[in-house]
Amino acid sequence: MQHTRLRFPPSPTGYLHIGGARTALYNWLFVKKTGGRLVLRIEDTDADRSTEESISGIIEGLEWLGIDWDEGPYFQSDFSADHRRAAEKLLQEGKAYHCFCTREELEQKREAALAAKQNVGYDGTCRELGEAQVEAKLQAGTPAVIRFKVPERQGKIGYDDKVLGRIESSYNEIDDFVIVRSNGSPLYLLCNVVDDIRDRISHVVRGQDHMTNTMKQLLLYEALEAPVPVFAHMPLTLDTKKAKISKRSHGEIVAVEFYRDHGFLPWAFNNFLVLLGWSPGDDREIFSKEELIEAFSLDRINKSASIFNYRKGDPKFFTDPKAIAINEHYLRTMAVEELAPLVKEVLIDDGLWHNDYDTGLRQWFFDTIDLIRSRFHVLTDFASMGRAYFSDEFEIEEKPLNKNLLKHPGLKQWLPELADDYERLSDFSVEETERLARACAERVGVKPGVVINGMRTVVTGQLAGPSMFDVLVTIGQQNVVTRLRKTPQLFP
RNA sequence: GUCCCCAUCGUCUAGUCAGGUCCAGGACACCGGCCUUUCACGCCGGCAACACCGGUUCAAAUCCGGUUGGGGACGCCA
Repeated sequence: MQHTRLRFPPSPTGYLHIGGARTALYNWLFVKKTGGRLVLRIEDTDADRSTEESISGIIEGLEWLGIDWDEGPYFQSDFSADHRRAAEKLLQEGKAYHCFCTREELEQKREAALAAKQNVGYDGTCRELGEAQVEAKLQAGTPAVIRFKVPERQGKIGYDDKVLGRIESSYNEIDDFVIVRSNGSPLYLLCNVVDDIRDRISHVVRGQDHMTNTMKQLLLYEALEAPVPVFAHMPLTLDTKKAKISKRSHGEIVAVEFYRDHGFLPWAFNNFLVLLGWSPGDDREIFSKEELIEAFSLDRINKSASIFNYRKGDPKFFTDPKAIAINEHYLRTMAVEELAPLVKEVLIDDGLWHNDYDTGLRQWFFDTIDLIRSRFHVLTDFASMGRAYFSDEFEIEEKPLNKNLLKHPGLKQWLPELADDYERLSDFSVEETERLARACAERVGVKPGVVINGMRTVVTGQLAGPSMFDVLVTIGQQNVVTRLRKTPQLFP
């Protein structure tokens, strides 16, 4: 096979959402798999809607995901001369024509057709205009768009889709479509093809919502006498109500940056995304980058749409449970050395970072991460639920406060007493701290759990956590003593 | 209204092309148990699906037809 060349062509009219990210990922995987090249092309021909902010957001999103490209970013607007030249060529060769129908006329016809339950679509009014008529209107300065003239042929046009198989459509089902606006600027259908030809794109991997565009673009490739790339149409991602996910109706929950800001691991998110419409054919679900590239193939992409299982207002899952599960899996199984830099960023953001964690306390930092990570879902949990490990200023949660502390008024005395015992300890170890805690419980006549969980509340502010004595040793003798002595302050 | 695509547990899916090994496998979620000072992790177990109707066949989740359902497109957006 010749070198594969693929492209990711976002339109910069909003943030990078999960549908776009998944498209980018599939393109990227296929490129890596085949040793090809990925082109990033910003399709900014809609000047009214394109923004700088969106461009940088999309690029940041791709960078966060680790989806890199080999060429670009190219900007479609830089190639408008190419697009115009192509349109001119089609006009010259009689493969396109000027259309003088106004927006208003078209809109009226469209609505009338819809109302009468008739077929909507361009009726070809200007298709057969005589040369003289056209010339006259043009001379008079009548605004005109350029429409592609769909060949009058019997039969069907089609292509072999890599995921869907043979796809065909009758020529007469395809309307003459606009390729250049009346203000002279070329439109998507044309630009996209001209750019793909120039960029020598070999495979077009995009959503199934482009299937009708593909039929039209096939005609453009033919008219422009260029080889047709391989097409692969990916299934769409729908919401739980089976509507196409979009920025407009779903907001930040479908934005890639939301997942970055909520403590997702970039690769875990890719791993989740790839499974939305693709599987390796066996039971594997967790892949390293290398494994996924090796396993990926276009023909194992699903045909049917998948649902992004986000349930608004769900108290337990703030996004698709599977996405969280995959993130958790990585969070607790990846090498601590790889996780630590990501935790560091989160701690820095929350003002909890100490430079010692990179030097003298490096091993302590690693051990602490390892100790607490099995209960966490996302990176930001290290700064919230894990706050007491990195700072003396943390909140005592209400539930453990009531259940594990206030319910046992004796703890007001017992815990400071235990603090005294701990302070005298020359060997502040798991074994010794446990021995003294149990002795304390026995002395005052309560179950060890009362003392232990009371201590957990005071020392970590949390209802649950790792083995308490591991926690004590991790947090350190002096801090533990200080925190235990503050116990009375927590009682009303 | 027209055209196109799709259809297996609640969700992501394996199995469909080459029909039998599938009274349908895995994962997430959920439920139960073990572990335990708590909560997790981990481990064990459970619940749960071939949309429907016909046809072909000794045999259909798998092939064919239809029905229903869902999605997409039909823009001087991309």
